[in-house]
Amino acid sequence: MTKARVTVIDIAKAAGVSKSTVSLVLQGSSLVNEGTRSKVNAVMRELGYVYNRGAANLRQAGAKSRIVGVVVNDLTNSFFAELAVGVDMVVQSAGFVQFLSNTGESIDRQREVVASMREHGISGLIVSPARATDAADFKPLVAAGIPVVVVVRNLPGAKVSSIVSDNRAGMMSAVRHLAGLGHKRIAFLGGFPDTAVFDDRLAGYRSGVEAAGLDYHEELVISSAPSRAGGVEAIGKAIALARRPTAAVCFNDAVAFGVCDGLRARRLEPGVDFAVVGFDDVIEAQAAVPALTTVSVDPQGIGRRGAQMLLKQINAGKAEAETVTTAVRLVVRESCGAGRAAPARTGKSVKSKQDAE
Amino acid sequence: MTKARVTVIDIAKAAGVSKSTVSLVLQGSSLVNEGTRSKVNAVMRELGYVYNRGAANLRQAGAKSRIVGVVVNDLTNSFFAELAVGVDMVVQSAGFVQFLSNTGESIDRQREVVASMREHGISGLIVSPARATDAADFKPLVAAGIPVVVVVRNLPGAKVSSIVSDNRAGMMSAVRHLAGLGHKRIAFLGGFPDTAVFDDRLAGYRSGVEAAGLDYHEELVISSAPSRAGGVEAIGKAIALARRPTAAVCFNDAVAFGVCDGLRARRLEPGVDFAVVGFDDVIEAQAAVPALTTVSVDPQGIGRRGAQMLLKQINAGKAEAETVTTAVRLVVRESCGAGRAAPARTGKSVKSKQDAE
DNA sequence: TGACAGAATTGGAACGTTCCAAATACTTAT
DNA sequence: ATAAGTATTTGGAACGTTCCAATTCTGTCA
Repeated sequence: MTKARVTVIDIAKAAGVSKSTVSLVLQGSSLVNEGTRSKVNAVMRELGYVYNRGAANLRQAGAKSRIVGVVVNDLTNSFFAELAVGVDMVVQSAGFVQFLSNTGESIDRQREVVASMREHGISGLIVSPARATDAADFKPLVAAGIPVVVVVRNLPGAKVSSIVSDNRAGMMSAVRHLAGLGHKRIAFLGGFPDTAVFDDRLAGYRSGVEAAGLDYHEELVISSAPSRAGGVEAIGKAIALARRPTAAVCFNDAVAFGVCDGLRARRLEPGVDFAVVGFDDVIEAQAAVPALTTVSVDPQGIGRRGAQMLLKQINAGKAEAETVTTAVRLVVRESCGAGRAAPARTGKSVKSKQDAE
Repeated sequence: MTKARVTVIDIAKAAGVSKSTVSLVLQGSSLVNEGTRSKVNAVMRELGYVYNRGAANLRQAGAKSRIVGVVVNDLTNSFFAELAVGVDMVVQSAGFVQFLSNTGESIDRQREVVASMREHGISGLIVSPARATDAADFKPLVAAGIPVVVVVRNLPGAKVSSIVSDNRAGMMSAVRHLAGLGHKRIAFLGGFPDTAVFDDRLAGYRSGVEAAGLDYHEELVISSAPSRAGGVEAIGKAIALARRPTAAVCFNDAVAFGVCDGLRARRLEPGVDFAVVGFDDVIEAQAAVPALTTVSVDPQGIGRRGAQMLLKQINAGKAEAETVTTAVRLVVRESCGAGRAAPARTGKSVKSKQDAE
């Protein structure tokens, strides 16, 4: 086992050519003679050469490290794991590798990992920002010409590309569906008001309510942590209302599950005594009892699109900030009570590819 | 916005010192005068200097890139997502970054990403190998002095460190528990037979069956994809058996969930009409309905331990191959029917000090 | 004042690649 | 056989850092 690294010079020597030629071979240049090429390749294989991207990258002055950074706020949430997988797919097949880090919603950690990634010379960054991330945090990156794509949560004020799902339309269709089932008082439960996503979903709720010819009541909007526990809390307050709602759209699926828990604790059966609709369509949604009616947003698709967008910008060399919102669709299952109240409308619950494997 | 990179030389010039001094500051050397240090630091901040690890790494001839590679076979499985988070935690706080890739069980892809990581100069690798990985695939890495830690699935024959959970003991305790509840025909469902993990779990099942004084029947072992869909398929076959089983231990939680789905599709209630036990204790296990009785393995803990092991080897410079198997414990919930059938026996899961950390 | 010891600083020379301009090797047409 | 091409090959000179040996700066002591 030779301890020393095999370099391009070693190859050159062994193959009886110059290092420049070897370099040409490495880059698949058409300038080099077929015979030479194969000889060099043979020698490389024989000596167990491994390319040193660091060195190459140094010479090529930035731009093409073939590394993209991926930063997510909660990898244990399967939503984001899926997203990372989507990114990895396209990034990998484009010959890049992904640097993935998890911030766990900590802005400090986010700052650290982004800095670290920068030191390593990433050629682009995909990030689902931690809560309360300052848009200015990514300023230096774009100033340095490193494309940034923000996903899932947008960052108002930052001049970067972003992909978010159509929160507004999603919420609207959820409300429309419930109204169509005859519900008059529909609550909006869960979520922290200090996020852009919350604003969008709330706006969608409001539009939906008004479009259905109902009145928008402030008291029916009850925020809470976007978690199962938060859902329990929110439904508690909703039930305590003088004029209690008969249905609710929830900030996300976690909240929706909590709402179901809370209902059962009060001897109310979700989907029967009270209609519940979630948002995200996490994997558990279809297996839960009752199966959750929810707005489906394909995280892996977002990952793929984000990666494509990023690669495009990397290749273009110029970062044209563009914003796309991906379509979502309501998946009607049981928790909204559609099954019994209005059998018609049931829209084909989607076949889930996730379980296919 | 200067387009050109700010280098150590620019800093030197601006601070009126030599590049060597700047380098010293960068490394926190005690040789440099306090005044100089702070001036240099100030200038660095002012000019927006970013350290170029590639260049540094080039000079420092290998060894210390501060990158660890993490390769998992299925990131969409929250088990592995958790594992990656565990790795990230310790790796990050040690000042490393993680290169994470997903192979999706493809050996080719695995080969690609490992090669790519090597080119990027990782200083160590943590891998949960894709099915049917050849132990020889990692030979070149260790020959080059790059520590490798294999997790979750072991790689017989490879001279690398590994961390696996105690699959045998886990399955045994699951079977013992079911037998204690009075079950006589217990099936083993799911998993691909060509993996070491499968062998271990099956061996544990067999030992458990025999230890309980029951007979081992080949027909009760039904393999399938280790996924939810696979579980549905497997329980279908099990139910079709002439002498149908009354309980099943499953290859993993995904299979177990599938088994529950399949049962319900046949109007059987898991935990009531049929006992189901999983393996892994993924996050969803406790929230599911019915809550899944399963063997808990703490993937995040494995990730952390694996990372620690790797860092130790990286720092030691020498890769002493060691193997540890982490303890597991049965978590009794609802899906096994323990609640009603035989409240007694509920076993005292093995307290594992190893997981204490 | 000179010598001496630290303390602090500094100019190259690497590291392994790519790029450039220039050199050499072949063809083909004259 | 020679000029003009075309196809290949090739020595440096970068890239941004760290390391080494050597230098300059302090102060102290005789």
